[in-house]
Amino acid sequence: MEYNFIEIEKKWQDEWRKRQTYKVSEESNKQKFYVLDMFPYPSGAGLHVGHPLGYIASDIYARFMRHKGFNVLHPMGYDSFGLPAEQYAIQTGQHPAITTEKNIARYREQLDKMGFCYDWSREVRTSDPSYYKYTQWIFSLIYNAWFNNEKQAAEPIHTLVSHFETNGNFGVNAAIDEDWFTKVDLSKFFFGKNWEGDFTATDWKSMNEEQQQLILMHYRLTYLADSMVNWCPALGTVLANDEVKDGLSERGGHPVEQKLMRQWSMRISAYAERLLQGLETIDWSESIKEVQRNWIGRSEGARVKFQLEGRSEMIEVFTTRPDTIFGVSFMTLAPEHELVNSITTPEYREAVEAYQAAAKLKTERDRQSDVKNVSGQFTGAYVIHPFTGAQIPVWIGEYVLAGYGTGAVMAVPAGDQRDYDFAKKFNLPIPNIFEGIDISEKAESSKEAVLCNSDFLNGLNYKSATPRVIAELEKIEAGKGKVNYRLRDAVFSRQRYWGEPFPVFYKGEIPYLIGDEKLPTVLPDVDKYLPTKSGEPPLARAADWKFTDEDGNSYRMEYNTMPGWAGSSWYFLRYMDANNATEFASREKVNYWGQVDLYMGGAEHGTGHLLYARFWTKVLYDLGYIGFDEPFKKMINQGMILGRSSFVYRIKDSQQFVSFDKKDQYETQALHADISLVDSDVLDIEAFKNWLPEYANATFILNDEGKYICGTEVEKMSKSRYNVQTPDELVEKFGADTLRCYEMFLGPVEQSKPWDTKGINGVHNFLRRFWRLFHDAENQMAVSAEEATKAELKVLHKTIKKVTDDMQRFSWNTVVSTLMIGVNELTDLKCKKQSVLEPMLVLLSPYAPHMAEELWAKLGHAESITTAQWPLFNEAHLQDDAFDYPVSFNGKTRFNISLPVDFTPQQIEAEVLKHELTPKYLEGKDPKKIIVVPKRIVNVVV
RNA sequence: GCGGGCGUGGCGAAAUUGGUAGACGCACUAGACUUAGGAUCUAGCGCUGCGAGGCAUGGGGGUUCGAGUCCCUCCGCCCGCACCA
Repeated sequence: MEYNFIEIEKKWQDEWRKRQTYKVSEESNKQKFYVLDMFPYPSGAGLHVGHPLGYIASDIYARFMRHKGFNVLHPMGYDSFGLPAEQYAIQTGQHPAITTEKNIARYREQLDKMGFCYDWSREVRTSDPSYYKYTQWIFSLIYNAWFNNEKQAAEPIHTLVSHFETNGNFGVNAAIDEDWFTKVDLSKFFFGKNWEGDFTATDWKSMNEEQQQLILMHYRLTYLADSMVNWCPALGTVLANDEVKDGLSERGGHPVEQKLMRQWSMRISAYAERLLQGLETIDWSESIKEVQRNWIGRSEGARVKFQLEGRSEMIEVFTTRPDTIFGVSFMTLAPEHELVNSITTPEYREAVEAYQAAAKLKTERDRQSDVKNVSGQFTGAYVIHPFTGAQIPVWIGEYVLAGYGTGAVMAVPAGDQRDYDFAKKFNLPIPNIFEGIDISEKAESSKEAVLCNSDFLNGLNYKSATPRVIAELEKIEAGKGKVNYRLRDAVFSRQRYWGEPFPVFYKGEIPYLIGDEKLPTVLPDVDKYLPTKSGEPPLARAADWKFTDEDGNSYRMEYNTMPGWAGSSWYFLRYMDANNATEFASREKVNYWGQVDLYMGGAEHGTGHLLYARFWTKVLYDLGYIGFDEPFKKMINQGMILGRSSFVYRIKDSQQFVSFDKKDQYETQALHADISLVDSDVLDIEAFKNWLPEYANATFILNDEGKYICGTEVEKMSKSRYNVQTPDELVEKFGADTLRCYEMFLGPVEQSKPWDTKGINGVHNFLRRFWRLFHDAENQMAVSAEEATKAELKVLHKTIKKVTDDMQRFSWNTVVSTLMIGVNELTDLKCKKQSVLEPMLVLLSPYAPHMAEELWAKLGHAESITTAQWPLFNEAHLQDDAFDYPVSFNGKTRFNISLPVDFTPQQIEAEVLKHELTPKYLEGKDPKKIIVVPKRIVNVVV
């Protein structure tokens, strides 16, 4: 065997481990570069061929940058808290830590086999107490912070407290719920006053500890509050908005309902604007930025207050079209709106309550699928138009969402299709407020339309009317300009076992932090991983789990755990100083490594991990712990590798299987066949019979060639479809180097594509040919010190240029092609010269590190090839004495003329004209202009 | 509905700033060497034409000496968001 990849790969993996080849230190005068993969959740199934796609690409890039002379941080770890290990624990009683440990060992083994250059001394595991100690520490930090809208930044809570002590809360512009004061019971305090949340320094100082804490809770960046949450009964836990898709849980697809629960939340909404603006400063794909922009959902408009007729309260609405205010003919509230009950008149009470009850019964999913159906109910109440004083009926309707804006809309049927449909259905007036526009069929939503019947706005359009109407509203104190965001605060509690415990205990109802010096708060053991009988989270089963203070008093702990995204929101910082036992990471090291320069991972985390990590980074930045406020400078999202499933066709109610090409003659049922039983779509019949007991007696109708042909389909890889390709078998058959090259060769990394091993032979051949370049027919090294010829240097430098360019523009796939061309050409030239082959080897080494390392050693180098410099491109070698200039004449006929390369355009022109002026090409035509363009194409214009 | 991306041989794909479209690989065809071939080597391989040539990058139009690339329009596919007021 000539290229013995099995031996070579094992040898070098051992060597690398022994020599600690990939260990990096921040004590370096080189420039840093940080290449990061999204760390995996170590599931029981192990890696499939899709996983390594991104890992290979980033590994190649890390190796490339190392050759380019950078000090490269390229770490790996595990997002090891999570649901599957816990579900497994519930079924088997095995502690999730054991399952996790086992899975990690398997992942590590697979990762090692791929020859990745991770610095494993920096490994992190989110479930390790030495790691989650700092997850808890960051939680405490966020808890002890508030968001100053004035500065658009988080500040330590003590700055707020000292403000309260001197000025009360006057002049504080904090991110806080507008109606927060309605949720704090300070009635005995502000007895007799119509309290709207203001308090003086004197008020503050006379409050007791509990009352102060209750108020502070509303300002904190992470807070405990009763909020409407996504409750998933099947999983027994609440979920964040991004974990719910179409009203079903993202994991498992279980129904999710809305429930009012006392939960920890993260005030990410405070950062809406900065999360939006920050996108402009980072190099991410447009599509994923768009996902985040949508999720943040910024819209400009106004809040307008409408006085309720005969009552003291106002109803506040949010609108993006305050300019259409003269077209308001009714108002609609969400069925859950808090004023509905109090404003409904007795005669409508029954109908309103029935409507509310019906709406409540519907799941989120039903409500979404019922979008086309217009429904609503009049409440009997009226509000007064702030400008015209007209009486406006107040309705409730499902199309208004409680969670967006104020949960109430001013309905302008002329300008909004939903309001229009509602008005039509319930026979409400549709006043026209647009000049010369017919609204008898549908609403006019264009922002260009000119307003009429609108008093002082007549003749204006959206752009000119909006500032005007906002000014008027402010003048009469009926409203103000307002930017609204769709982004909601993120629920931070989970009723699960396998997650970070909160560093929190309770005195009565008031939560207190466990001091930083007492962290980590270690996850206690429990007898079962299920909720208690009374419905408390699993941690409540730990009977002795209590907080005890200096005086020996013990207190109840927080029984919820943190969500999966807690640990992953800051892990990229921990890698910088993974073994620090006193800080989350030292400031010097964070300063040295800085932002992640290249982040590689799936695009599916757009509204989850990637948003939360950006959020936490900004908080840490605001509070002065790190020096940057965007974590990931550049990101590339690798596509998914899809599986190619094979199908057999069973004739209905029989044990007879028919070949794909004859299946249309029968009534058949398609069944997945394990892809290991199929080769080039031909089924191994004996193996199939032995595969599952139910097929032992199967009979087959073969095609005319006597073969059983399977059908195929491209699907996501999964166990149940029997189409999972693990890297292991391919590594065994072709070697890791081949697999690395092949996965890159498949196409652009960003693209999703079906896994197809057909082409792997071609790539394997390429590596064998590369190997053969260095050897003679007897497989002996045959590299000479002879001087390279011009032709050989030309091939080399052409390859250096293209590979370097392609690496720099993250075009992993074209690099392989370029190397193939180089090898083919050098083979044709029978080039076996060290001065050519050695630089070629360095170009190959990021893709096929094992082979490169082996040949590098055979060339007599004692140091690892990772220390080799990236070859320098020398333009001079690409230049010829003469160049064939393609000439196009009249845009049609093309021919070449040979000219010295250093000819100026003028000389070229003269020469071309000389050639052109032959009767053959120039009968009756006069060339007027010569254009010489970069690739030395000469156009003769006549 | 709104937003983003994409459309090139039998297949995966190249073409980086508008400059010889289809590099490289797979599959296929023919030949050589072979007891054999899922090994290796040689040649061919967009369509059309005996040929010189002509036609080709989803369809139509435009800008340009020159368009896969830029502009307009239509068609198709993928992804994200969605009674968000």
